Amino acid sequence: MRASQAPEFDPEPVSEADGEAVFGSVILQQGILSSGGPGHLGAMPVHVLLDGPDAQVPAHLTRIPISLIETSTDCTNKTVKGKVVHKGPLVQSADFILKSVIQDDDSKPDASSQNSSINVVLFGPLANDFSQTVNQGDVVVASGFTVSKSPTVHKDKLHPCNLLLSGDEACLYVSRQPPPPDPTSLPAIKRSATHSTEASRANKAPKYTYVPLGDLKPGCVVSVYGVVIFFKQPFKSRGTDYCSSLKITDQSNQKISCTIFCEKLEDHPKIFQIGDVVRMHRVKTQYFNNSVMLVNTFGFSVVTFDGAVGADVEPRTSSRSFHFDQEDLRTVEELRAWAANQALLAKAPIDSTCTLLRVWDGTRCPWTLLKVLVEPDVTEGPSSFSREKENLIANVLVYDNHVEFARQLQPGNFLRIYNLRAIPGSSKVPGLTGRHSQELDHLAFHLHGGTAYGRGIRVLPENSSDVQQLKRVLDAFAENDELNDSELLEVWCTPPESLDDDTVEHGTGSCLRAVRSCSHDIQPVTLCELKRSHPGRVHHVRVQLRSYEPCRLHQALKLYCSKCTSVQEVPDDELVAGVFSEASRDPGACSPPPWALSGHVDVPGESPGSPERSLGIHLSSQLMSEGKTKELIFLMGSTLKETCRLAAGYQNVIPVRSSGGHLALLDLTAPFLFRGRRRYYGCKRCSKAAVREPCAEGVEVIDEKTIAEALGVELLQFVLLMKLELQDATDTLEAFLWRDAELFLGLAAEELASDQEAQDHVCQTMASLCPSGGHTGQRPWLDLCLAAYQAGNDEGQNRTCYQICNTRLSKPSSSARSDPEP
DNA sequence: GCTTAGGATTTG
Repeated sequence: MRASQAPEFDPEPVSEADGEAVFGSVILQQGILSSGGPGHLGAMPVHVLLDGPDAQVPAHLTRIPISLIETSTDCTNKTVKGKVVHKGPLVQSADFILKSVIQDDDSKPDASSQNSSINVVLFGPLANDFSQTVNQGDVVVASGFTVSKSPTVHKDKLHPCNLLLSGDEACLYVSRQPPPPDPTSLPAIKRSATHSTEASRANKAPKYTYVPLGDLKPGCVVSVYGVVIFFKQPFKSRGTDYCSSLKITDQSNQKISCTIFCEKLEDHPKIFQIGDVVRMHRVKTQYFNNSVMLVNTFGFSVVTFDGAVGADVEPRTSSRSFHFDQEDLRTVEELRAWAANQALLAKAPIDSTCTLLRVWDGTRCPWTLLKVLVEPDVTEGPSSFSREKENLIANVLVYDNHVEFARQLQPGNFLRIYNLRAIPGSSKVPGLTGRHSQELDHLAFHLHGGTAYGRGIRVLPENSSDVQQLKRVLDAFAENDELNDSELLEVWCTPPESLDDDTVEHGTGSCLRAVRSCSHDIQPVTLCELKRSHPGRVHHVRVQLRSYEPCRLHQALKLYCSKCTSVQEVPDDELVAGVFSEASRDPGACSPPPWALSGHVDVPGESPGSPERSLGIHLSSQLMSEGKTKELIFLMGSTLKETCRLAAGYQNVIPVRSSGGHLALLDLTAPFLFRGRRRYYGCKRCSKAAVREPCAEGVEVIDEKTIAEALGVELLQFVLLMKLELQDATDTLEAFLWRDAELFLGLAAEELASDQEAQDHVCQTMASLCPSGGHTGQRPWLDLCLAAYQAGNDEGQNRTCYQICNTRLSKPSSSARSDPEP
C-alpha cells in the first residue's frame, strides 16, 4: 500500500461501509432487511422507493395519529407514522432490544408535545436492523405493533403509551431525505474527512456481499469470509510495507492464497492460529500460478475471529468501527461448524531465537528440559527459580529476525510461538550450557530465523480465551504450592535492553465486583470441573456473565407462595383491570357485615368532562371509633385506575364486590390490597378468603400481614428469578438467581415491583455485568458461591441445577472507578 | 512511485 493513498480517502470508512449510496426507503421486518440497489442482496427482495414511505405502505392499513393512541387501541391494520427524534443504543441480552422515540411530524408546535412523541421499543432482528439502517431524522411508518403503558411516562414526559414492535407481524417502513448536494462535488466515496462518520455512513448501504471462494473470478474487488489454513506473521517486504501471507478456505473447499500489504502492523490480520475465521473487505482477485489469489486493495479492512465452535465472536481488528450483524454472526458460526469437521485444520503453536525466552505453558514436559545458563546480570526478570520451577521452565532460543521481536517482550507476556523446533541433546547453544553426558537427551527449543511455515511469535491479548485458560492452570499451580511464585511465566531477554512500555491489552474491567459472604473454605473450581462433580455441594467459581434471562427485567419479578411453594407471574395491568371491571358488573344489592359502616366516596371521572362517580365504601366501625378514618377502606365497584387513585389517600384499600348479596373479595388474580404504590397478592390455592374486620387492637400499624391474616389470605411474596449464563475459560453454565437474588442485587423484590428507581438500578447493574455489545474483556470477573442440587422436572426426571448464593455485588472501595459507558 | 510476495525449514 502506498503511503500517499490516505488523503484520498475518508480515514474512517476505509474500515467499513462500501457500496453505492442509497437514498430512499427501506423496509424492516423481523429477520429481513431489505435495502440497497441492484446487485446488492442476492436472494433478498429489494425495496427502494424515492417518494417516501407512504407509497410502500399497503393500502388496507390506516394511520392513527400518535396523540390518539391508547392502550385500548385496536392495532389491527393500523399504522403509526413519525419522525425518529431519538435512537437509543442496540441492547443485547437474550435478544436485541432498541428503544427509539418518534414524533408526529404533522403536529403543530403548540400542540401538546407530550402526546405527539412516543417511545417505540423494537425487539429481535428488527432492533438490530433498525440500529444499522435507521437514523435520527428518518420518517418511519410502523405496523404490526402493540400498545402498552409506558413505564417511563413520569420520567420522560412522553406519550403515556409505548409502541412495541416484535414478532413476525411487526414491520417498519423507513424513508430518508436525500442529503444536500455534496459541496466538494466529489463522488460519495471520496467525501472529505470533515464529514462525520455518521453522516457518510448514513448514505451508504449497510450490507456487504461476500463472495464464496469457489466463485472468485480474476480482476474483481470483492469481500470474502474464510477459515485460515495457513498464515505467516507480517514481515518486512523489500518495498514500503509489511507483508502477510495467508491461505483461506471455505465450504467450497477452494484454497485461496492471500497477500496483504500494509505499512502498519496493526492493519494486518490478527491471526493467532490455524482455524481462525477472517473476513476481508476490498481485496482484489489476481491470477497467479494457475489459480486465483487475493491481494488487498484500497479501503481494505480485515477482522479475525476465533475459529472454535462455541467461542465468543470477538472481533480482532484495528478498525475503529465496523459493521457486524446477525448475518455475519451466522456466517462466522457456519464457518466454524464447517471447519470443525475438516481434518485439514490443526492447532500447531510453536516458537524461539538467540535471545533466550524462558516460558511455561502449565504442563510438565515428559522430557528433561535443557538448562541454559546465563549471567544473572543480563537477565530481565528473576535470574533463577526454585529447582521445582526450573524443571518446568522451557528455555527457548530465538534467532535472527525474531530477536528484534523478542526484544519487545516483557516478563509476564503470554505468547504463542509458531513452528518451534524441539531437539534433544543439543549441546551447541549459546551461553554456558551443561555439556555433561546426562544432558544429551535434554530437550532444547529453537525458533530458527525466517518465516517459513509461519515461523514467528505472537503476543496474545489478556482477554483471549487461551490466555484465560492458561491463567487458570497457572493459578491452580500457585495454589497447590508447587509453584508459589506469582511470576510463573518468565521471559528473559539477553542482553538486557530497555523495553518499550508496550503491554498487552487488558480488559477494561467494571465498577462492580461480587463478594462472597459464605464461610465455605473451598478453592475455586473451573466450570468444567464443577460440571463433572456430584450435586449436593457448594462451589466457588470465578466467572463472567455471558448472558441473562429474562432480558425484560420486570419479567424477573414473580410471586411466590411460601406455603405451597408455587411461583407465578405478576399479572399485568390489563389483566387486573379486567378483574376489576368484571367485579363491578354485578351491582346487586348487598348487605354489609354488621361491623361495617357504609358510605360513598366521590371520584372524578376518568376523562375530562365525564361525570363524577360515586363509589361505595365500607369502613371498620372499630377503627372509626378510634378516629382512624384513613387507615382502611373496603372499596366497591371501582376500576383499577380509581383504586390506585384512592390508594394515595388511604393507607389500606381493599377492593371488594357484591357476591350473592354479601361482600366478597375480588378474584385473587387481582391484588387484594393496595398500600400506596404497593400491591399485595394472595395465593389462590392456599387462601380461604372472606371479608372480615381486621383486629387492630394493640396493632401499631395495620400492614399487609395484619390484613392478610384477617382476610384469610395467604400472602404472596415478591421474588426475583433470573437465569444467568456464566462462563470461564473452560465452559459455560446456567445458574439461577433465586434464593439469594435480593442479596445479590442489593434490593428487595417488593421494592422492584413498585419503584422505577429500583428497576433502573437493576438494569444498570445487569448492564455493567454484561454490557450490551461489549466484549468479554469488558465484563467483570465475579467470585461466586454456587450451590449444585438435584431438581425434578415435569417428567419426573432429576437434573442438576445451580444457584448463586451467599454472594452480593458491590462497588470496589477504591475510588478509581472507571465508567467507560458511552 | 502503484512495488513489495507469490508458504515449503535441514539449522545456531
